[in-house]
Amino acid sequence: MATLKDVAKLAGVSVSTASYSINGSNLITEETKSKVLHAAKEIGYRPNGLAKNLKEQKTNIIGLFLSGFTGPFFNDMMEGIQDVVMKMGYEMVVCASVDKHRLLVERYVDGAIILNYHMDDELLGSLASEKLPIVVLDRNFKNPFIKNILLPNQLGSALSVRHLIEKGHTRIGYIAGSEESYDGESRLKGFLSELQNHGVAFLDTDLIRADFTELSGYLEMSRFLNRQNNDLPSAMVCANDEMAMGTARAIQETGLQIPGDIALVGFDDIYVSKYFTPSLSTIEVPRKQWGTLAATTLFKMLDGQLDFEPEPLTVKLKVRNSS
Amino acid sequence: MATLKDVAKLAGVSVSTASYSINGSNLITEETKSKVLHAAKEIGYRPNGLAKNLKEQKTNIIGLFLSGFTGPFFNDMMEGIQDVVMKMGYEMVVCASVDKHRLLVERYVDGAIILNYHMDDELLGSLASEKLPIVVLDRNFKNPFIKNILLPNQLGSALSVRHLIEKGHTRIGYIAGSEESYDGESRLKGFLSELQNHGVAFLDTDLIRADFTELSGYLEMSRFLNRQNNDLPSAMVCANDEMAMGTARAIQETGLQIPGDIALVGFDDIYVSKYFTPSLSTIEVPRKQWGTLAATTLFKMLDGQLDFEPEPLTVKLKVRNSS
DNA sequence: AAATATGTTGTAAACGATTTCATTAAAATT
DNA sequence: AATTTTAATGAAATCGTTTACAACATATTT
Repeated sequence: MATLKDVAKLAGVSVSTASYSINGSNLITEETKSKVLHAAKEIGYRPNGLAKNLKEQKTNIIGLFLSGFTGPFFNDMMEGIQDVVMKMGYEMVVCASVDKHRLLVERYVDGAIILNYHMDDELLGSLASEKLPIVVLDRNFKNPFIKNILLPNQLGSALSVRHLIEKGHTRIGYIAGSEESYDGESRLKGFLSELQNHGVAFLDTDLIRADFTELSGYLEMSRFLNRQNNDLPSAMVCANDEMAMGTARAIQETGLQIPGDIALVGFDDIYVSKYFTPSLSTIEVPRKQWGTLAATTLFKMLDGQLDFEPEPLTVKLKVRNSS
Repeated sequence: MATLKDVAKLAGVSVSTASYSINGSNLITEETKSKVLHAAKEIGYRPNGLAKNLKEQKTNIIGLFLSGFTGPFFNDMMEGIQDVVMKMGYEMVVCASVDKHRLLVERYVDGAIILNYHMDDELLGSLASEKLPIVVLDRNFKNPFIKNILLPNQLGSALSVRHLIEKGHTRIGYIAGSEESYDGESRLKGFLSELQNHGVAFLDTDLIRADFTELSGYLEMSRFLNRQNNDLPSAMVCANDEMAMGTARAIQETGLQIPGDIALVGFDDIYVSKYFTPSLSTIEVPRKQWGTLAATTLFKMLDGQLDFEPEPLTVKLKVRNSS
């Protein structure tokens, strides 16, 4: 592969002159410059980013670290981040890393956005620095060089509860995700405390644990329906739309009607929710804006601004036919 | 940031000894090794990937280059690629690059998988080499260092046509995507030629051009319905599911029934299709397998095997309620 | 005891760029 | 014509690693 040295040799100049020419410095005569540029083109010179960034101690790359790519959730967020990153003249790379997190640890990136439960607080705490600011989207973790951008999960759940109570429901069940999820647990918390605010009792037996997948929602709801016989809540709130869809399937299989017999509210407003039958009432989250906010926050930190609070995100209740 | 030099100094050894120790060479005594390892831990040493890869002339990173992140299509494919890449001990980065394609051009990656119409054949041709093999998913482009993994689009369309003809349809319309899409055009081609195989005539006026989005499908179909008055095909094949959903919306708005008045078949079998009302007949494409095949192909090439044909992918007709 | 083999560590040259500083040539000033 | 100023280029250090090779110490063989 052709290097700058080769270009210089072909153009009959020194390496430094070649470098200056290619980077458009105005120290160099137009004549020399064009000599170099032509030589570069002739041998198909492409700069080596590794060498360049090693020297510059900067990669102009931002990393988005996810735990995986599946889930109907990420794409809008990625777009949001990408928009900002591109506007700032950086590159964005998306990685699904489970153990080594090499690109982050070995300093391939100038900054990182994290939505990855495989990366524990300790790791992030030890990596974050003035030179490597981090934005986390999946936990509450304070550190001078780490900022959180979190969804107002509790508010979201509260909106669902209020809506159902207004509709006259007095016994509301809940399908929770796995306990490790920060978002999941705050959604549950918001649900419970809003019930309390309204003086509505919650039966511990009406709390169903699943793991955020459609299938788990279906299976756990089926078991629940069996177990409870006909002693059922008149509404269920689900920690996400996928489980709501599974839940709906289980309910419909027993011959019960949605929302007639059991009303359903999900969370996330994923793309399918409005096409589902019945269309799903849910909490809309601003996915793309989540991404842009994360990215702008990161760039502020890269700019040396470390002492500020990112503006909060908002969620909205979408009432459809399932409630 | 602590470097190997710092570690060496603290451990009282030379840089090379430190390097060997950290990389677990068996040239070094256990005693020295542990001295170095402790020193490294003490000052929080993390290797610099740039320096390492510069020296090694190899990054162990594979790049997936997309034109963007939206579309319900990519996630499964990314998972497929990621699985393979991880198993091979590499990292995968996903980039949505529109102009500079820096990570590819400046040799951050050892290999690339491309699904990005922003990257033209000339660019890819000039980049691909023994040291940088490329797999393209969105075009037919032959080059010693570039392999294509393409969906059997024509076969897919043919399956739809056969299905509709079996159902007794004799006039079938088509909603095409934009003409720049390789997949799109081969789907159209497959559709037309299968009609011909069965001796079924196609009216040029029954060809609708949209741009793959739900909205474009809706708008163009609405115009079509207006224009044609009641002179309509009894079935439509759509180049993808999203347009099929838009088309369905347009049809239903005029009071016509699906599939009673107009039957509909899509392409892709995206996640929503089975939840849509009516559930959408479509062509299922093996998205995840597409990814794994692309990645295994790439790794074969990285292994120096350049003279082989990747096994073909298969598609399946999924008959649901729209036809 | 001398010669050789073995094991362990250090020296220094890469990798491919950027950039400081020195050098030279040409132009401007005296 | 001698000096100073300015402009253009080159030499060499640097970024943080890896690794071929040299160097040395110790253990083994004669």
